Amino acid sequence: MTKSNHKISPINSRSRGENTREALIEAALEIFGRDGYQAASTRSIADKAGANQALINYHFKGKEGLYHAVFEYIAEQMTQGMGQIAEDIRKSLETIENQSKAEQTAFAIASLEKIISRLVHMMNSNLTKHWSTNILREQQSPTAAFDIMNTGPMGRLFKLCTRLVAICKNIPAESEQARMLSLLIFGQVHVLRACRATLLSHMQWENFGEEQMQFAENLIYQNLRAILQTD
Amino acid sequence: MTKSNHKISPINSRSRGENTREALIEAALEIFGRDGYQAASTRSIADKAGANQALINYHFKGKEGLYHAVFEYIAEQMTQGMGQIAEDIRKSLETIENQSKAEQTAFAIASLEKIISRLVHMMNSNLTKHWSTNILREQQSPTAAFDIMNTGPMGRLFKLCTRLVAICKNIPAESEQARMLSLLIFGQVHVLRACRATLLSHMQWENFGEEQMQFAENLIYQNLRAILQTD
DNA sequence: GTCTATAGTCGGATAGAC
DNA sequence: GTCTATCCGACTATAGAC
Repeated sequence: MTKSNHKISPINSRSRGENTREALIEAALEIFGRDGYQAASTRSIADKAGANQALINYHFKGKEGLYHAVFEYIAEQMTQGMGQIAEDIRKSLETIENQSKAEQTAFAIASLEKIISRLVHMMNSNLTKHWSTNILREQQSPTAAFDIMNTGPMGRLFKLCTRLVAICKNIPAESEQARMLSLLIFGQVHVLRACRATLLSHMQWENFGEEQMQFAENLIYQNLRAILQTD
Repeated sequence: MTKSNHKISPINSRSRGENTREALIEAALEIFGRDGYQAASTRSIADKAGANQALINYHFKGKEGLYHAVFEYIAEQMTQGMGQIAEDIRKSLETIENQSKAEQTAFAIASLEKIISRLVHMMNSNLTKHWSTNILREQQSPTAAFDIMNTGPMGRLFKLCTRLVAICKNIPAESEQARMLSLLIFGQVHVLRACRATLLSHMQWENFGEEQMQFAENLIYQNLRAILQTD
């Protein structure tokens, strides 16, 4: 089979260039995640993508451009990963405004559980395996790449959680208490991914699969109810 | 002042070599933490330490040896940082065995609060500023360096917390529930350091100083009591 | 758009004088 | 123990053919 520079048939919605571009981004996501920005070599990324090293400069203007493209990709996937969940909750919030406090609280807790469940699964799926390391690195010393996510889906999700927490605790959604509480709740989910080595060692687990995830999730639900119950 | 290879006077407890060694470790802690293992150059480490680059090979057999020395240093400092707190709690645990459940629970919660307070402050002090990034990196893909801490002070502290949690919840200290709960509680402390960029952005804070620390700490205490109360 | 080849830079390690 | 000087490998980016 000989190589050709002709455009592929219109049956394929994507041009050859777009395929290469995406292959490079997915390879970069993995290699940047595994090795860090500096340790990752454009050679190894191109190899994994099955593309030529020089194409990184052609498509992304350089290593840094590719790095930013990776975070735009993550932000996109993050939005898709949360699916309709966040949107549905936002809509429902408007319709339950004139319900009783107890009903609103019940809805808020159920919504938080849905978000937590999705987060736990997202943060441990194979698809997102390499997000965490990339994001964690940016948390420590944020570059322009961090803003791409933070002003995007991540920030919006945090605002939503804060509103839900505020409903349960009967405090304003703008209060520092509501904000910090949503962060602390997220911390319980976050530790499962960020401290994976400690988790496995401390729990004496071989891996963190569906069963282990469910176990952790249920305990987080219990904690959530304990923390948010108004008394 | 001319350089000399003679041993310095016995009034100084340390030889010239030991001073160089420690300067290199402290510089390496910072540079490895900031740049990651690979991105950190032995040249920049030597520069910051005010030492010659070739001395890294002389003292540590190479870059990797220096990296391991850094984690031994962290483990040492970690033990010192917890001070007598952990030891005191372990001792007291033996003497309160025949007290009432309520008294034991009160002691366990007070102890956990002491540990949490110390952890929050340790994880945010200038002295330990560079630990986190080094440790977080090892959590994602553990090398031999991770074992140095995990089998040391970190593992012991987790076991202690698990015992305290088990007392409150009236469950065996070997149960997965007690282990996971102590991990989830730690997650609330951990998120304050590991998600620093998100924390600042979400809270709309400029920095995370003593005042902010106290605010977060108090909320963690409240959550702790809510989570561990037996009903 | 994709390729090969290479220029230019930097980092880890070592040899050997002091 | 500490220094200078240097070797050699690996990396990013670019030039230019196809």
